[in-house]
Amino acid sequence: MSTRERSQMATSLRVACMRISRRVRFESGDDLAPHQFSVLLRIEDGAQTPRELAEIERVSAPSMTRTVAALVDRDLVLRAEDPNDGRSVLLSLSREGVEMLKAIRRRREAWMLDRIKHLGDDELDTLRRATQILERVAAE
Amino acid sequence: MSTRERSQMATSLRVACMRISRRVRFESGDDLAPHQFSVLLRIEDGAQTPRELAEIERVSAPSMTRTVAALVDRDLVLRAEDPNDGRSVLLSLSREGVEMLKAIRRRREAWMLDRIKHLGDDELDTLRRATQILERVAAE
DNA sequence: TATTGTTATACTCTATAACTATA
DNA sequence: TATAGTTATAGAGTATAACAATA
Repeated sequence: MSTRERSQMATSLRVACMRISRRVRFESGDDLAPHQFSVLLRIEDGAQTPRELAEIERVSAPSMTRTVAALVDRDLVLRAEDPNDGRSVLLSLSREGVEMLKAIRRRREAWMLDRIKHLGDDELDTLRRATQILERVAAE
Repeated sequence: MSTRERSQMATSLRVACMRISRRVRFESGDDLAPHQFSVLLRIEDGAQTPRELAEIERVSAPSMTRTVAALVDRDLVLRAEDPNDGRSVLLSLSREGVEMLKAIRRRREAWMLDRIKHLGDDELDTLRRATQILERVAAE
């Protein structure tokens, strides 16, 4: 494949990914703001303290204090004192938080499934192989 | 392909697209906020009035007033009175606005090209065909 | 002293309500 | 009256600076 073709492909692929991503977000009817969803995912993924979350999400400590407070207010996240360090708080998902993540994922999956359900096996196979490549590319 | 497989594919593909999209935005070093970039694209695409832009972007009229004002302040967008309707203003991209869009696209393309440059022809071909499918899917 | 987290304050983007000017 | 756009004001999100409590 020529350099010119690669370049065009890079743009088309990028634009297609961004369109899909945008529509998933807009049309799945999430009832959680993007930054809140993201923090919930981080906690699910093992992050425990506001400090950690602020670093991962690259926001300031006071911003994370607010975001976490909002999630605790909505009973999606639990706060506990750290028995080993009186300065720290330990965060975890509540049952409601786990359910919220499940519900959002369910809606997003449904949206995407609806888009690909009428494709033929050939096209699905192409998408499957492309997905594996994209996963590698995005992880680098 | 079974329903179960399709469902898993839908999720993997969605997540891969969102990751790519997120990294493109974060790592291309845009010097324009996302909502400003989006409005610039809409004007390039033919939108002329704040009213139109507010509807397309689904924000309130006052919000669009501010966004447009910021773009005009930065000399990226030109305002003109509508000769046929004294209430309206007509917006267009300035030369700087056109350049800004070009620069952002150039950086985003470079980022994506950098990710796919080491792939083999087989993989690139898979991505090319997947891109065509995704474009159709995203357009529906 | 260094670190964790919060409070104080300010700036930006969002919204709704009220206003001006024009159709 | 209805429409295009702005201004006024308030509610979230962001930030930095200053503070408390603990290590």
